[in-house]
Amino acid sequence: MLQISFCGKLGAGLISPFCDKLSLMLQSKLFTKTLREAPKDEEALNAKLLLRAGFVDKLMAGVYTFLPLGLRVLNKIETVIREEMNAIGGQEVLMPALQPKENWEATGRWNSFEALYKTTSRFGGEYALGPTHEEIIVPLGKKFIFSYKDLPFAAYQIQTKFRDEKRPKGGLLRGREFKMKDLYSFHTDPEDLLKYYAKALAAYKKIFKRLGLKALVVEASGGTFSKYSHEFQVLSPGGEDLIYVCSKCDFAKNKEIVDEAFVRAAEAGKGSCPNCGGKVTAENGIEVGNIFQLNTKYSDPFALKYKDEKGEEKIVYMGCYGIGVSRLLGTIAEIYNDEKGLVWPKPVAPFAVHLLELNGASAKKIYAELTKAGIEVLYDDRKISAGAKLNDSDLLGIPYRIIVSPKTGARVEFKERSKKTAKLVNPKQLVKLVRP
RNA sequence: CGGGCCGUAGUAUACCGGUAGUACGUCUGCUUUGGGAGCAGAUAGACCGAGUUCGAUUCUCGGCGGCCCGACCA
Repeated sequence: MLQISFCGKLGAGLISPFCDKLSLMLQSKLFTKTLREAPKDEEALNAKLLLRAGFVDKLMAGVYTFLPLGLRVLNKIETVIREEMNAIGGQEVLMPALQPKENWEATGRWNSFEALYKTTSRFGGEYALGPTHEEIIVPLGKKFIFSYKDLPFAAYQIQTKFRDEKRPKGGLLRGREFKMKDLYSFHTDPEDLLKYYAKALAAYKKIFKRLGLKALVVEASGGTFSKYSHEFQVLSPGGEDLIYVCSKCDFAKNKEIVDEAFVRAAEAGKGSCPNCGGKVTAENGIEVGNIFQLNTKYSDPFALKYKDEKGEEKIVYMGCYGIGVSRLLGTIAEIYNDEKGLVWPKPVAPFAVHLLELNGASAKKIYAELTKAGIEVLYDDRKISAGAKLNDSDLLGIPYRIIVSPKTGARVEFKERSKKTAKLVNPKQLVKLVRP
C-alpha cells in the first residue's frame, strides 16, 4: 500500500475524522497504490490513468470501486452539481435502486427496456435494478400532487444506476453500474415546463464550466422520449459519439439525427453549417448530460393529474435531466492529463496540495500549518527516494506541489497541463498562495 | 448480441508436452535520497472443467473472464 499520510476536507465539507486533532494527523495511510504500468487489457486513457494512479479499482467489466482519491474527486463533482441543482429549486431525495416489477409494467418498459437488470426474490417477487427513475418518481408524485398549488416542483437524486450494457467500454465512460444525477420536474402545462427546461439547460452549462469542461449543447434524437431533447457533449478522441460541429457558430448535431446527405458532405470535407455557412467537421464526443421534455409520456401511464383553478382535472407535464457523475470523473481524466499522468483542474482535485518531504527533511510543520488553515493536503512522508515520490506526484496530478528538502526549504510548484512553474517561498506565505 | 484478439505472481512479461524463469512491487535488514537507489534474504503465479497423453501450464473441445470492432445505448 502506498503509505501517504493525509488529511483534508471531504467534498461535502465534512472534516475527515483523522484531522480532528493534530496529534492524529499522521496516523492514516492512504488506501491506494500506484502502478508503474497500466494493466495490459486497458485501452481507454481514463481507465489507464485512474487505475495506475490508484483512484479506482476494477471489479469487473464496467464496474469500478472508487478508492479514496477517486471518491474525493467524485464528491467534488457532486458538490458542484448539488449547488447548481439547488439553485434551480431542485430538492434532493434518494429513491430505491430495488424496484417492483409492477411499476415497470405500467409503462411497458419491463419488456422494452433491454438493458434492464431483472432479479427475483427467493420468495418469488420480481424486481428491477433501477437504470433511471421515472417509474418511481411518478407514482411518488401522485402521493403529493393534487392541486395546481402543488406545482411546479423539481426533485433530484445522485444515485448508483444499473444498466445491463451489451458492451461496457471506455473505462468509466460506459459501465454497468455507474453514478448518475437525475432531476425530474413537474408542471401544470407545456409552457411552464419549457420555462424550467431553459433554466435547467443554463444550470447544466454552468456545471460543466465549473468542472473545467467545454460542453457543447447538441440537438439529440431523444430516443424513445420526445423530440424535445438536448445532449451535452464534451469533445474528446475517447468519446463514442460522433458530433458535427461548426467552426464558426455554436451549431452542433449528433450524427444520429443528421441525414445522409449531410454526413456525405461532412465526410468529403464540404460540410457547411445550416446556421452560418461555416465549415462543419466531425468530432468524437462524450455525452456527459442529457435533458428531455417528457411532457406526459410518464404522467399518462400513472395518471399523474392535478386540479386546476376551476377544479378541472388535468395531466401533469414533466421533464427529466440527467448527468453521468462517474462518467464525468472519466471524462475529466480523459481530457486533463499530460505525458506523466493526471492534471486535475482545481475545483475537482482530490487535494489542493501535495506535500513531499525529500532527503530526510520534515514537512510536519508546514503540514500542520496548511491543515489548520483548512487546506486539503496529501502528505507524502514515506521514507523512499526522491524520484519515486516525484513520479508518484506527477501521476496523481494534484494542482499544487510543495517540496521540502534540507537544502532548498519549501518550494511550491503549480501543475497546469504540462507547464510547471516553481518558486521558493517562506513557509508562512504558503497558506496565502495556495488558498483559492 | 455477431465478429476478432487474449487469459502465466499485485503489475508487466519469458520459456516449455517432463522441476515455470525474469523485472518491478511487497516484506526483513543495512546503506542510501531533487527524478522510479544499492546489497542481502524472503514472499507470491499457469481462470475453470473435460478430452488426448505415461505425463498438459503447453495440444483439442466446452465454459467463464478481459479487451477491441460492429450493432445497441431510453
